[in-house]
Amino acid sequence: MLSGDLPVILGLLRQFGVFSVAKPVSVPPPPSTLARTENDMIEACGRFAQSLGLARSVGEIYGLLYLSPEPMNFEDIAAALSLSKASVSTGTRQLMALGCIRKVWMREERKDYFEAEQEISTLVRRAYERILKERLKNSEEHLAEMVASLEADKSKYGDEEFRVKQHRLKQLVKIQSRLRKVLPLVDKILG
Amino acid sequence: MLSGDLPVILGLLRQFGVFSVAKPVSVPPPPSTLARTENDMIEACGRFAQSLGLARSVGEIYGLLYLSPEPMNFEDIAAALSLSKASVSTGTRQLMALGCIRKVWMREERKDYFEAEQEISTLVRRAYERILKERLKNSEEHLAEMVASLEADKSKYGDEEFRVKQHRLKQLVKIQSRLRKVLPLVDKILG
DNA sequence: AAGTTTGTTCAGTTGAAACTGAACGCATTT
DNA sequence: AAATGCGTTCAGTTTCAACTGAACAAACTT
Repeated sequence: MLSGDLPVILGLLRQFGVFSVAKPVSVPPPPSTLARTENDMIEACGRFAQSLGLARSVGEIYGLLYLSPEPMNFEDIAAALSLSKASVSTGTRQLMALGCIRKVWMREERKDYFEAEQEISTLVRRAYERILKERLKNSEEHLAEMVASLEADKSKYGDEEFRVKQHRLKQLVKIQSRLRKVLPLVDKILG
Repeated sequence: MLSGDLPVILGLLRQFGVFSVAKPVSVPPPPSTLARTENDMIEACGRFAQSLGLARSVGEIYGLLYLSPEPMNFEDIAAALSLSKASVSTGTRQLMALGCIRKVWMREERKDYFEAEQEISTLVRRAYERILKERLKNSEEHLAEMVASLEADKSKYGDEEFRVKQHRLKQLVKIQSRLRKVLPLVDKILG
């Protein structure tokens, strides 16, 4: 009945980034000159980005910049991560849109240089403002709509059936209002 | 300089599930007999699952079961969501492994029936225990390793460079310890 | 013991998104 | 005004995970 659960569990673990995505050891990723520390950081950030639904390369770029003492330009980034200019362009743009990195103007230089936003409180606050808040609002609207449409279709359901569904939706509404209270708290504590 | 930012921003919003994944309206998804309320629930859960890095269908199965007054079997689920038996099999298994649904044995029935775990406190607690805790532990180990390897390679870095990297890693350690404190709180408040 | 019924597993397909090379646009320099 | 340096955009490729059909295993029914 519950025979081969192991593969599934492994799959789940992988999915949640509990262990690395098992890149085949055969391919030494870049012919890069990066030290162990940098490599680990890049890998960790890459996985984290993936778990957020972003492209792995986006996280890698941030990880690289986070540990870099000086701002880096396109070429450097592309070379270090063995990415194309195009990928770096879109990656940096996304990170800028999220407020995770910023451009730095170097004297007498025409190239664009980037540095990571270091202040984590800033990052958390931005994530909360831009993403969670939006999501919460969105799902609230959705839920309200569902409650309404259930009410509207009341006649289509059996009496008991209707009551059950209504009760369950109300549970969700409860949770949402709690979430609304909790999220700003997290923001305060982390920021 | 920052010319065509709109598409990127739209992409980001979509990526974070701020608005729906714009399924082309042309395809009326299933020839299902589901009411509006169910459909909305399924869609919402599907998107939520995706944002967690799970397959959309997994979320959809949960959404379907959440509003169902009685437990549902394989056939019903597959038909309602127009999925193959195989997908239902893996989906339900994942949900069971996460403790989001459970099997119900119906008298005189050979088929497996499933019902959604309704107690949200249970779900939150399980999510915390099984996923976040694991992740946190894992990333802590990773970070510790990075700190160590940085120390080990100290000589390879310039003096200033070393101090900068060390400082930044320490910031991360700080945040982790805060996270460790915050997470159980969230569990308490929501559960 | 042959035949159902039900759930799992596996190999292959599909679809979507990440990535790339090349073309382009816009400055700046000669 | 040609040439060079940089970054963006776009069309095409590659990659990867979700999904499926079909074969399979297990439990039950005749």
